[in-house]
Amino acid sequence: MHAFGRKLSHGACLTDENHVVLRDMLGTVRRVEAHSDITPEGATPRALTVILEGWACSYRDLPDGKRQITSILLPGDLAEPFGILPRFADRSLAALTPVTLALVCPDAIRTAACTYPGIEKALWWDLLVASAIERERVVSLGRRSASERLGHLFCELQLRLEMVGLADGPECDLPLTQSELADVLGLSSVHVNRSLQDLRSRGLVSLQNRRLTIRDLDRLREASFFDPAYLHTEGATR
Amino acid sequence: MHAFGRKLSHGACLTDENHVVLRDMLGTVRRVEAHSDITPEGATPRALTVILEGWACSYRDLPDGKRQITSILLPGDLAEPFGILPRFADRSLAALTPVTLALVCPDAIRTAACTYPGIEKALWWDLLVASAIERERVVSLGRRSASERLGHLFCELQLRLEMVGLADGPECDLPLTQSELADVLGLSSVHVNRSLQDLRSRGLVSLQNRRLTIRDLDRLREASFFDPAYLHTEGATR
DNA sequence: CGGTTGCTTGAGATCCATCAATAGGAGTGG
DNA sequence: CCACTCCTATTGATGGATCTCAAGCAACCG
Repeated sequence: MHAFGRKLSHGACLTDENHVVLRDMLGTVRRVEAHSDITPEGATPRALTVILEGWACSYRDLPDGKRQITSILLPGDLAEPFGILPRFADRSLAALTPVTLALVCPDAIRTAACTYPGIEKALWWDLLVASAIERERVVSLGRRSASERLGHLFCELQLRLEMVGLADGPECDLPLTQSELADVLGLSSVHVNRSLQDLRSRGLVSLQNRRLTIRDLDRLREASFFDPAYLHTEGATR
Repeated sequence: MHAFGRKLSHGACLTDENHVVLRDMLGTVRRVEAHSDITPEGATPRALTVILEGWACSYRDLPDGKRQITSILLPGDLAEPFGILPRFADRSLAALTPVTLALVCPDAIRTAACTYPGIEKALWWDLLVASAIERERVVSLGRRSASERLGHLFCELQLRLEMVGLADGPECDLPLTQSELADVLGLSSVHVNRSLQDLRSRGLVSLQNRRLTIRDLDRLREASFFDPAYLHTEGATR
């Protein structure tokens, strides 16, 4: 099964027919190289984007050269709300690794939603989760220390990957450089490095070769004020 | 006309009939005192909330006593996405001033959306704007200095108020205390005070008696990296 | 009036950014 | 297999932005 269906099945009980409809909905499939732009800011979007494989992100470049990554997109994620297309993109979309994505026509998705209540419910659930993740990012950036932000992000990514079958228990891929992590967390890359050493030295995580291992999930969650409830799943891996 | 209809009319061309439908959709109307909770975190929501008058906010209290306001709600704003109710509230809702709000049943709103394409389009537009505002907050918290954050917030609020007819040109109400501003911007109230003095001393704004006056809109927008495009309107007041 | 709340100011501490240098891999071409 | 380059990770030193603590002041209110 593709990641999109797997993700949505957390939000509603989907029948086999639902899954077929979801698969058939996907339009053009594109492959994008690592570190290349998918949609530039200001472009007029023609379709919705679903990530099928690989990691992507949406970000904003600021006039003074800084950059803020506003969301990390994993397999199964929709890059924007499913209802309508914005008149122009107010953020850029880029691949962090090689990415496979599908373009979906909003009309197709809305038709499917109107026809199959399970699909509609799942899509709305997905939208609520995406907005909860973004809200949680606001809380992190506003009120959490560097180490807490980093730990919280690790917890979030591990759980999101687990939801689409891409985590191996407490272990998962984490293909971001420290400088990219910095752009997610609103920090400098130097300070990400030091925060990471802090988490490592406390025995909470290890990270090498683009692979994250959470050594003590309970303590990491506690230290980072991570409450899995906001992702509206069961919190998995205990 | 009530603020909800006025706000939505920026997102689509609404007929008189549409406006009547929107008005009739509003269910129970409640009045809430300033500084009291509307919905506590964790509660099971029974209906969507529309702000009709006054200022409200959604926020998260953290275990260490800190607080982060995740969004400011003005007249006409929906407190959550219109499609479905979440299983539980993952943030609290509070009144910042005396507030009049209406509860709306999601079924009523969805029926209206299915029947009237203009209403559907307007509701989706509203959702896109809300998510753009939240994304912009992430950018502010992650990458902008204290004075920039404050100036950016002033620009945002002035423009949002203007959209619902509540700004008097470059002047508008701003009923938040400095400590509440701090909780929006991820700063301490002391530093909000100093940043405000910075903006004042540069002749950009004045703020007294809960009233904000933007003295030089162009320069404030430039100094705060504020680009009105993300609100998907015409940028108003030039 | 006295109490409360919000604003303002000063001083010192802390967190994090910046700058700069070094070290470790991965790939590349010879 | 070696020399070279590039990119990322790491470390140290310094400075700046912001926080915390603490005190004083003004406005409002019963």
